[in-house]
Amino acid sequence: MITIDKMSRIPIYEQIISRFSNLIALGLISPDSPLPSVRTLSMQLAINPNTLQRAYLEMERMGLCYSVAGSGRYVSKDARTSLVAMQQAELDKLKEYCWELCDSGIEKETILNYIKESLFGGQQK
Amino acid sequence: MITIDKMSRIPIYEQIISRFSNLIALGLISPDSPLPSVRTLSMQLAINPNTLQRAYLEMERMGLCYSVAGSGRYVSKDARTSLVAMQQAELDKLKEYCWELCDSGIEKETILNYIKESLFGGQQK
Amino acid sequence: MITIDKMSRIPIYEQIISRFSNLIALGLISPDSPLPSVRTLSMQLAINPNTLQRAYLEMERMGLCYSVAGSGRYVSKDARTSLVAMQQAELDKLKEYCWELCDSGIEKETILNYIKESLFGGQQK
Amino acid sequence: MITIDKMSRIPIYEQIISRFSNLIALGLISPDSPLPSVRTLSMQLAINPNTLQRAYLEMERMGLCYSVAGSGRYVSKDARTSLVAMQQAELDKLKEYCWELCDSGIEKETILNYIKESLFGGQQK
DNA sequence: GTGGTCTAGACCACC
DNA sequence: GTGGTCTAGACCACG
Repeated sequence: MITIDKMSRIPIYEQIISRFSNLIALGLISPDSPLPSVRTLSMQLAINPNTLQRAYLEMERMGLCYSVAGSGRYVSKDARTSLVAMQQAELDKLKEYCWELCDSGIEKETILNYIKESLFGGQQK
Repeated sequence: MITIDKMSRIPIYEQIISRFSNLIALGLISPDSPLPSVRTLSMQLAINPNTLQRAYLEMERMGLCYSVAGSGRYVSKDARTSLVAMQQAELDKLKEYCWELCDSGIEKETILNYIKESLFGGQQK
Repeated sequence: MITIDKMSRIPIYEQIISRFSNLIALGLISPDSPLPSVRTLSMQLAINPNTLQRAYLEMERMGLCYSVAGSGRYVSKDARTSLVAMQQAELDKLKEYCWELCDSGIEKETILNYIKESLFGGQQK
Repeated sequence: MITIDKMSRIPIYEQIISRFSNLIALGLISPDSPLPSVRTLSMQLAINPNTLQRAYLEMERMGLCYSVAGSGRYVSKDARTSLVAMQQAELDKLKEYCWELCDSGIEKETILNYIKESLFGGQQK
């Protein structure tokens, strides 16, 4: 269901958050459906339960899920709504990054064309 | 000449390298012109000399500058050439980032249009 | 007759006790009238029978109800009397909470006025 | 500077957050002044560094402080502003609690008078 | 020295 | 079984 890269420089808990965010954004996990328990998933991923717990806590803070003591953890009803706002924030970061490249002397057209080719392989209008 | 943001999550030494790279790329520092000494600049920026030293060493490794014993540190003749290769690396990072956004469920067109508007204010075809 | 919020951070068995206490305090359940059986109510609320059992046992311990083997569980004659003492305990908790707010730097007058307005809508002296 | 109660049912990390919030709210810690390091304070309080780390992370999330890698952790400039908003939330919780007491059959006047006496010892207008 | 992350394993309350 | 909290100790990057 989920895979992580332990060698990555990106913290494991962030990878987990990212993976679940994707699954939710793509509709592969429905609202109110249960998330894997801390114990089982941490064993599956071969990571420490605390690391997963941290990821889940962060996801709760983001409004992506909620926990019911003694029962389990479930996807929030408005998880996708929360993700939309976060995606906008991501786009803003991308915008910032583009401007930094401009400042470092790369032409705007160069940047735009490069992105266009990257995303569409050059065959788009 | 240079400013840094100590509160940023980006390491100070990376910020310094980035600032000097920009100055060089934009032609605001000429080849063979001297860089501020570790001692004076570290005092100006109120940072640890070791941090600045690390930045300068990294810049030497990148081919952006060279040091002359007993004299000082100077911008390399081919510094701008070196920067071109680095800019390509930056573009690759941008590409990576765009793909991450795609994975998280944002439409390619949305990304491209957002960047286009950001860079050109919407007045470009 | 009774509703609970499984998402609440308040334990379910405490919610149940609280709901029944209210019903008794307001006179909506008379002394010696029967309480729903563990089996039926736990099914209605879709909770674990153990959880409801725990709530009932706690209520017996508080003197709110008593169980008759083979018959069922009934509201105590002096349930309302028992509740008066418990209400005092609640008031003490409220008092504690007010003092905490004071400690965190909120003015006493601010607290009192806020409560006054909340309870009486401002139309009381 | 700070004391905690290990026997309390309130989590240690919440106690720490509460203590620092008070110090900031009362102006006993100025903006941009450094907080004790994780290592030193955790030793002073005889708690695990991770527990304190968690408290500090939470405080960062609240906007009460910020961390500078390799340097230390400092009180935010607008920490007191952040606290004001949080205090309002606390007052709202108090209001909720008062209404619950009403629902359980306690008279509004009883509640108000009790709070008044608690806060002012009864000698206030 | 600092903060950030992770592991390993424990105890508790709740269901 | 579940989540919530805590301890003990490790490694890393940064300054």
